[in-house]
Amino acid sequence: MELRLLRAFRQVATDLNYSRAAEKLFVAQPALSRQIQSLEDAMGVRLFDRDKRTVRLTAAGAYLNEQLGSWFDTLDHLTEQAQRIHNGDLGDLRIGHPGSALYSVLPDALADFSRLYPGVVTSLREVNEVELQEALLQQKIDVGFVRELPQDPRLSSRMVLEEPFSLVLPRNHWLNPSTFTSLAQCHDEPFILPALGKSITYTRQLLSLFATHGYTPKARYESNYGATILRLVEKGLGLAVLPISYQSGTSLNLRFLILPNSTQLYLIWRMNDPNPVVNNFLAVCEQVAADWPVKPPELSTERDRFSTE
Amino acid sequence: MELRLLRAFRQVATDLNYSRAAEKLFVAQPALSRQIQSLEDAMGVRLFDRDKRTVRLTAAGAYLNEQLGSWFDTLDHLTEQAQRIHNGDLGDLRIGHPGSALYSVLPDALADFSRLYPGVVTSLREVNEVELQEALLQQKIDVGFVRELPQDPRLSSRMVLEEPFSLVLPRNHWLNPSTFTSLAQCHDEPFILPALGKSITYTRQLLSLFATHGYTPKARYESNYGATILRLVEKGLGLAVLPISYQSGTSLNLRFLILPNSTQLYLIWRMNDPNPVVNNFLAVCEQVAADWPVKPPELSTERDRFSTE
DNA sequence: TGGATTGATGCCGCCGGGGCATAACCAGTT
DNA sequence: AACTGGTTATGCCCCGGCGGCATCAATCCA
Repeated sequence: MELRLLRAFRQVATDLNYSRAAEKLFVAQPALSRQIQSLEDAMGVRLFDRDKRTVRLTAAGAYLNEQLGSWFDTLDHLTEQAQRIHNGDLGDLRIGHPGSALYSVLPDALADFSRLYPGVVTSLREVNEVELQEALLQQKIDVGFVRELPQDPRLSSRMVLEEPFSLVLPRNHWLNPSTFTSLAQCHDEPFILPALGKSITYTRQLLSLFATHGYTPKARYESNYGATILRLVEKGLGLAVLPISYQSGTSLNLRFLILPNSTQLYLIWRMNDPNPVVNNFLAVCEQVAADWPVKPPELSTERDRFSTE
Repeated sequence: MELRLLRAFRQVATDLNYSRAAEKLFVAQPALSRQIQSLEDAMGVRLFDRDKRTVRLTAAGAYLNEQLGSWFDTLDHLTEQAQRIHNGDLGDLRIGHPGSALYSVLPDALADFSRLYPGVVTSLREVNEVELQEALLQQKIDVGFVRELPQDPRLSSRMVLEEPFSLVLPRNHWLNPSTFTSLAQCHDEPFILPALGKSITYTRQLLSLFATHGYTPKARYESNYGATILRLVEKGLGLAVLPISYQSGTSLNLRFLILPNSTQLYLIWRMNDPNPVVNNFLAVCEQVAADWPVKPPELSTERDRFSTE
């Protein structure tokens, strides 16, 4: 049983005339005759009543003709859907991200992506930076945002965003845009630091900020969750150094002071992931990152000035 | 796109190993490789991720694999159904019949038929004898019961039942089993006769009964519907001559007196009807007719004697 | 009755699909 | 490191199934 025969059957069933059906099928009439014969033979069912002159469907043939219509339609539908999945227009995408990503490119990327690929259902999962790489390798997420370059050779990465660090402090703190000059002024201030471990690049980046001013900060609390850190700072429990993107979206009584050093946000994914949705998401992120304000300091100081008024 | 390729795809998708899948498909491994390649080419979709060592489904391939299962199942279902229709196990049958058939073989035939072919939906239609042949030719019914041999060459027929005529009269009529000898006694009685027209065989059969006794009956009323005739006889409006099968099922104040002449019940249908259900119904009717009491008179007189008590 | 049109059949050529051998590659194992 | 067993892909060749051509048998129409 082959589709060739079923298609031939349908054409004959609609035309009820071998010669004309043969034309439309681009074969000669004898070939069509034999196709129908072999189909009837394969199914064990007589499909046409033909007496040298007229062709008409048998009851079984009529039934088959009706049913085959939708059957072929579903095949077409299947191939279409498969093509959509192949192109990444359809599918699933699980994104792991630290909380900080929600304040930078992630919302814009999500907006663009869902507009370009409305058939993709994306699920967000807030993952601690240290767990994210593991979750990726365990197939629990498909892409992730991290501030840490992955070491694992099974992962690929791309830098999405480079932004300055900022010193975060309560609004009523004695340091403010007019009095602030450098981090050296915070030598005696307590800090809230990430709990990532000293081996992580991000931690080392952070600590080197202080090292250039000749001291290591006093850590009063540790946390890897930005929202938590901001809350602690707001309550006056210490200062923090965070990427500037945390500033947007917080209407708290906080002040962000730009620091000269910067940090990176990376997008990471499994190398050669067969899911085409991943590539599409990467492309969208790249686009969004390219459109992102190239020199965040200007815009950030604008915002800072505005929030100071 | 051919089913060959899709079947090959499914096998590879389940085994995730070309060599083993090729064995099960009874082809060599290179052939299978090319089948998958040409399928991917035809669909424009990469279905497997294969790197010389391992084979795994892409997202599109996984989707296709899931969906194709039920798709192939529906094809199997379609062929099965078509075969059932071909065998006449499934389908429709429209039976036309005069009222009298409901008192003879038809109920038994229906019972046997619906037991043997539970998938066939049969619809009954009570049709006047004169209209029945026309209804058959107009495709309004598929088989019919008549007491009249059809002349049309497009129709086939078979005798189902031969049974005696009977004289039908009210219970209180002066004629009864002990006084009745022959139809000659009814020379002056009014009769209710069929309105079929003189050219019809059945009418001529009926009239010849009287002709052998040297007279033509006085027709007071005419009707082609058995139930009507019986009602008129019951009310004393005249006598009637009907096939004996009308006796069963009537609990009226009627008496049936067997006559020496007999009439036939025929089954008619369109010659070479492609609907296999028709043939099956014909076979069942033949069987029922064969089992029918060969000499109805004995049984009928039994019944008559019983009803006389 | 002869021409036209229908589907079926005999015959033959061809090319697409399959088999064989082999390549290229990879993961353990010795 | 070299070997070994196993993976899929590729080159080459051959064969059988499928289609085309010519024809037949039957039917319809003029």
